[in-house]
Amino acid sequence: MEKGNATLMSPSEWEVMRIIWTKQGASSTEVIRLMQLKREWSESTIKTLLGRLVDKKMLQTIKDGRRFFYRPTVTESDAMNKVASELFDHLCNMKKGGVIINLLSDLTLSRADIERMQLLLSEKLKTAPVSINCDCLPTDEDCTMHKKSC
Amino acid sequence: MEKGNATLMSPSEWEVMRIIWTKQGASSTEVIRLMQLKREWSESTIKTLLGRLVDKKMLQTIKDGRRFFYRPTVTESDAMNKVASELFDHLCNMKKGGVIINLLSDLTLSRADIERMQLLLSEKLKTAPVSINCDCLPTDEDCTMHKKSC
DNA sequence: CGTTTTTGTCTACAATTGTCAACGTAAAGG
DNA sequence: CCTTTACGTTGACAATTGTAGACAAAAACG
Repeated sequence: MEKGNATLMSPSEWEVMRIIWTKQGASSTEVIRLMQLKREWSESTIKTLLGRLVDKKMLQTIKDGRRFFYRPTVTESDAMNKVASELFDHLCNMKKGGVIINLLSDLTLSRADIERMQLLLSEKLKTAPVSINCDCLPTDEDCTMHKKSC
Repeated sequence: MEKGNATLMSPSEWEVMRIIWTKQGASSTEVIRLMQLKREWSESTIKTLLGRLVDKKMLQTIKDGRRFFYRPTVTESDAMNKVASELFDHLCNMKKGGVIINLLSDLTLSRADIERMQLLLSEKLKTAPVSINCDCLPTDEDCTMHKKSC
């Protein structure tokens, strides 16, 4: 267990990271205290998660007396962009646009973000294709129906 | 194992679903054949995944003689929207916009999708706040720095 | 200095996931 | 009708994840 090859963060680990990202580093005590305001996790559980995050090299420890100060090795934005991109990599190409539209419609965005998106989109529109191909099947065989159904 | 309470799809299971969604249902033989064009999975592995998907009620079986025809119980779009929303639910509110911008910039979108987004965004802009609050910490304590750093 | 508290490490255990092989039975072919 | 093939079901096993108790060493407190 925990034998070396760093994997991705699990959902619980992610929760811990959010706190540390927000505080830009924290001691275990602090993480435990803040975490327990949101989740009913035992101290032990949170300590395990911290340990695993260190194993996975998502956290770096800085010794401060006998305790550690935990500091993220990746920025929150980078991590978020990465998981989001990975998720999208496994979605049908044809439908990614729809998923984003769905996300957008449920989201409250700042003016600045909206304006940035608008700029990006009008740039993209200039070279945008009329339609996108599906990439769910390895070959193009049998894809006729799919194109229709997508 | 597989003791009843249907969970979400695992990544491997998702791959299988993509094929079935695209074909709008398929026999195991067909899934196995198509899957093996993409992944080096044994027949057995794919059969296990099909079984688990049935356990999780993501697939419904229709008996066709001795064999089964597997049919999705959820649409691909619904499933995609759901995982994407779930992912976003665990991201810092303040930064969701940035993540979408990042996704958008790597994506090839159809004209139609872009136009739909543009419409949506200009609607949203009308009531958009200047800034979004962070929701990473349970209380507002200690959040001052965060607001700045987000 | 001895006791209590902190805090990191180890161990544990059930559930989930990735991967398969083996088995039994129905179907298909000869 | 008998053999081969196809296909669903079981069992299996290692790795990951969720969850937490126990322990040890250092610190703080009195």
